[in-house]
Amino acid sequence: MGPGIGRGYSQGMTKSSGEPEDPRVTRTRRDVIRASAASLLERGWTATTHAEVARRAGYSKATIYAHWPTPVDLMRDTIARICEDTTPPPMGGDLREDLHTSLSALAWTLSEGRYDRLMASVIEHAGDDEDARELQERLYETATAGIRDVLTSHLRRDDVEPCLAMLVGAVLVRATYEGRSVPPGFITDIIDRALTDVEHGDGH
Amino acid sequence: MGPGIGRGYSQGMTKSSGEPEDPRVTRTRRDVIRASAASLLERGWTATTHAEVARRAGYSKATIYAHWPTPVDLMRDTIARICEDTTPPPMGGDLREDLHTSLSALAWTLSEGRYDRLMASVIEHAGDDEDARELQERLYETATAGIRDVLTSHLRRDDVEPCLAMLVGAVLVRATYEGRSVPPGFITDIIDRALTDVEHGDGH
DNA sequence: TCCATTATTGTACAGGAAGTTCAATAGTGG
DNA sequence: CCACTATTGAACTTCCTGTACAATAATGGA
Repeated sequence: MGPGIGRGYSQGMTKSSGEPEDPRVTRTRRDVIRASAASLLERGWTATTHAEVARRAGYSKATIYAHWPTPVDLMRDTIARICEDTTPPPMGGDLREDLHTSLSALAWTLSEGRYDRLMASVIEHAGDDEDARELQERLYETATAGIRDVLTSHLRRDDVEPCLAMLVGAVLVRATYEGRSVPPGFITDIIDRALTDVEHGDGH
Repeated sequence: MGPGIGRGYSQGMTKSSGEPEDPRVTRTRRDVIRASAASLLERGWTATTHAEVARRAGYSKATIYAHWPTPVDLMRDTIARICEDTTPPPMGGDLREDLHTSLSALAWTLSEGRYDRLMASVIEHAGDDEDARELQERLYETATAGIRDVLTSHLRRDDVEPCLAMLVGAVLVRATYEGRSVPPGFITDIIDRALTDVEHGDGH
């Protein structure tokens, strides 16, 4: 079930009407989720326990449990926060250019942003936990949304899926599985290969 | 450090000369690694503890610790075993056909063979553990060796890396990250796209 | 200012798993 | 048959999770 303090403030909640707005709750949630996100990115899901987050955030363990009864509750809000912080880079409208921008952003998010470890954590947990599967989807969606948008607005419908898989996959393999850097030349290369026989001059 | 019973039988060890060959050791190691591999594939690294493996294999916890003092020791042999059991499918020599075969094998290994969860487990641990990084490399190498071989023997040198990343990546994205099935049509599709402007008629 | 309400805290506790130790047992090779 | 060694079961320490509760502190409203 959901959190137990502050009466329902799931991510979709607009603080409309007379929502009780205790500044203690706001402050606590902000501090804790910040600490939890840091821990999740640095050390993975397994290491990010209630106790560890409490230690980092400087709050009592009991407080964390009061807000987020189960690990998944905590992870849900933490990952939501991480996703919100992941802002897509600005697009100019040129297919190749925008693809290069968004794929570079993905590469950065994976290696510097530590999404590689994070995704791995979530995938491991998604094996047992139905809820974790939602989080996996959300993370994947967030990390690749920009690239999908670019492809969708420039390519034929049938070309989007395989091109997306190949481009995202190539970066993923290189950054996460091979643990190598993703130089600009590599990105240019895979874009050229993926777009052969696929482009058609519309735009929008 | 390494195991503590049987005096050094790391994977590279040939049982040459007068190696002490206690059948108890052989039997124990076989049973335990088998159970450990099953647990690792079913439930991931974190759940595959000494205690859990002992339970599964029907041996005492103390025995497991005697053979593999640390979790990494156990995982090293377990993953070695899993890699040995991963046999590449037979190749005929035709580029497209062999690629389809080996990519299908990868897709199967990921979903049915539970390599998706396994790789994720190892990647998560590789963040902290230097030794786990070796295991990650070995697993990735094993899962993709067949595909790399096919590409190497048919493509120009510079084409191998990006093509491999795109093909493996596309399957990986589809099977592991999107959690969808990988139908034959998808594989044919990505092969066609990856090979455009790349083939050149030698072979061997 | 005071008060009722509620979030937070410190502590204490049960439960379980990790990892270690050791004397007793049982299988092995000679 | 014997010396040797792998295996066992059990007890034990330690650590962490998850929960409970009374005491404290901060808040919003009168």
